[in-house]
Amino acid sequence: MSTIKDVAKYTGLSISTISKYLNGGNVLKENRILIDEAVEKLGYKVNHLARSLKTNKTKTVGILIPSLSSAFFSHIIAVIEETLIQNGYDSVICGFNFDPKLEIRKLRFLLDKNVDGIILIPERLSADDLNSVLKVSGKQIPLILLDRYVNDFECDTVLADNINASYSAVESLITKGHKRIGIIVGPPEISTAYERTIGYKRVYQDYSLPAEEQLIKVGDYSLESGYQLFNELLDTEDPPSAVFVTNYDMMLGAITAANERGIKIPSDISFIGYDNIELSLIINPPINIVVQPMDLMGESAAKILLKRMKGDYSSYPLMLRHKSRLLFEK
Amino acid sequence: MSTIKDVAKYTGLSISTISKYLNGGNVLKENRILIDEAVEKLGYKVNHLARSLKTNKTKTVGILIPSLSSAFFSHIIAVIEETLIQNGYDSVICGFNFDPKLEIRKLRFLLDKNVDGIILIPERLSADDLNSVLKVSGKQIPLILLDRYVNDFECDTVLADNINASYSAVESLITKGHKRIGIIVGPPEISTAYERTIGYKRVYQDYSLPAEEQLIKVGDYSLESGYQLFNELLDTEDPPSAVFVTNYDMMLGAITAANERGIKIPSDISFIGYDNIELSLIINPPINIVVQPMDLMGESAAKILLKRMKGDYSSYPLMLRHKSRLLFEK
DNA sequence: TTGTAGGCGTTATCAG
DNA sequence: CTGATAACGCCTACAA
Repeated sequence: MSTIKDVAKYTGLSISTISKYLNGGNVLKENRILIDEAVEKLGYKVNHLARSLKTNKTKTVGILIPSLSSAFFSHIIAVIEETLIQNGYDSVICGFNFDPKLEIRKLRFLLDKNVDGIILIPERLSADDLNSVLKVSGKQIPLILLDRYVNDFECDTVLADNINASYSAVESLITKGHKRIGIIVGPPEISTAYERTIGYKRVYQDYSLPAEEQLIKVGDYSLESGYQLFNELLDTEDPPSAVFVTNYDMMLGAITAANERGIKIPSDISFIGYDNIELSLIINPPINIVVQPMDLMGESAAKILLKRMKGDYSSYPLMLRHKSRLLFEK
Repeated sequence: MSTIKDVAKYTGLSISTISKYLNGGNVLKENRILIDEAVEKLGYKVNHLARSLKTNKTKTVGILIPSLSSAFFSHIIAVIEETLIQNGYDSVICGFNFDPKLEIRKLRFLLDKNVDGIILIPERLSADDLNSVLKVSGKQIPLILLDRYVNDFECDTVLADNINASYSAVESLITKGHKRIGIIVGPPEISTAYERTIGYKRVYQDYSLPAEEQLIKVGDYSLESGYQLFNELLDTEDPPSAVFVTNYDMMLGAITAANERGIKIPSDISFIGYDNIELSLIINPPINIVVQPMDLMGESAAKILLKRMKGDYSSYPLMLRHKSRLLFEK
């Protein structure tokens, strides 16, 4: 492995001249081609470790998400990465598999790796957790919370308009005459789940409909829980006439359950799902879904982070709410 | 951010003593507690950049996979990470979104990051690509190919027994009396797809059955292609009586298509899918699937890598084939 | 434009 | 056991 020193030796120039040129500085044309030749010949590659040690920058951002196998997260990440790459940043992705211990560990890991910034989709992390990890790390590196907020933790945050989206979805069902609507939500500790539940309840209140606790099923955002809770909903004496499933994975489970039971959507039961990824796009007849602005969310999280990494802390903390769309068949 | 120097100053000891102690060396008890106190008080954290620069080791392995949103890959990765963590290694995951350009770029990125080893699930990379990237990087770092091999590239490789698995699956259908079996495979450039096709064709040969090209549908391992190709298979004048879908994502698409058409599995059509992840586990009646040894594959890839990173290059290159199981209803 | 020298935070050698 | 001191590879004033 050749170093900048070798290039210097090869060209007869000094290390600093090489370094300067390699970083976009001006050198004589003759030296320029000389250096190029040396780099080519020696196969010189900059040692990022050394550079980062000196500059205190890695040009790398860490992305921390609950699970690698969620289509929703994966999609958002793809968008984030694209934006970052365009700006000269690479990213390192960590999943913590819904494991709170790993969630903290991986966060530490990213800090240890000296990433220049972090985008986090939190799951169980509390404000205290975050503070302690970030404090220990010493350096104040930019952190963006994505999709979910953390209670009592002030930070740039990019979210979807969960309450409104949920409200609109449920309202549309009520408008169509449904009075008893089942909803399958995530654990209330996760802000999205909490908010989507709020939206549901608020409609019921606003329309003076009786709230029935047994119509609200709390899952864990996994496919399996969607499957099971949909069955639970339909296994009651008096099943709801419509079901609203509030994330993508649970929707897959619910649809699977429906298919198994021979229940047709939407003829046998009204149905609203979440997020237009893969399956939602090809299912026929199309299912009604709440479409989160995944692209926008990813992109603005990345952009805010880039801004912070540039040192621009104007209007901190930022709290963005991006609007979801309702994709409905008439 | 305090450094080892600060700890030295605080304790009155020298840098080297601190370093020695921090790396497991022996120091006097009194100094020991003194250092511990200083570390605690100053919130000292080792700078991995500096350490790695010096030691030439990052204790990090890179994992490069075609896509983050494939359940099969995600599952394997979880296993790999677990094994690595137990051995003091962290991992950095990169997906290249099925984009050949990104596949190379990310590989370079990992090399640039000075990972100590790499586990790669290749997609379009050729032996030449690999050689050129690895050569440029200079240092010879251990690389393990997982799930798929690269033609003409010698390297530790961990695979499933695709030919046999496919053969057995198809044979079981033939034994049950099926003569015309549709198969949905991936692109032949990917070794798993190539091999699973071989298995299929071999059965037909061995049983002296007429091979029909229109029964072999070539997709791209995506959910969408499974959906479409299943429909194509059934839209012919004389549809097959059984279908074998050779990866998880395409199976999801195929099942979706079947449900839409009101075709019941397995009463209306015999069906064999791939991999017992999520959906496969909860579908009822259960579908027949070929179960790849994901855990074993991930674990042994990690273990071989650990061995190589220790400098143990005995019996290189290793080529492991792990056996798939057939999970069948009688 | 080019070169000299110092330092980023560690580890490692070798005296003491 | 402890402490100078020299790297690791690079960047960056500052001087020439």
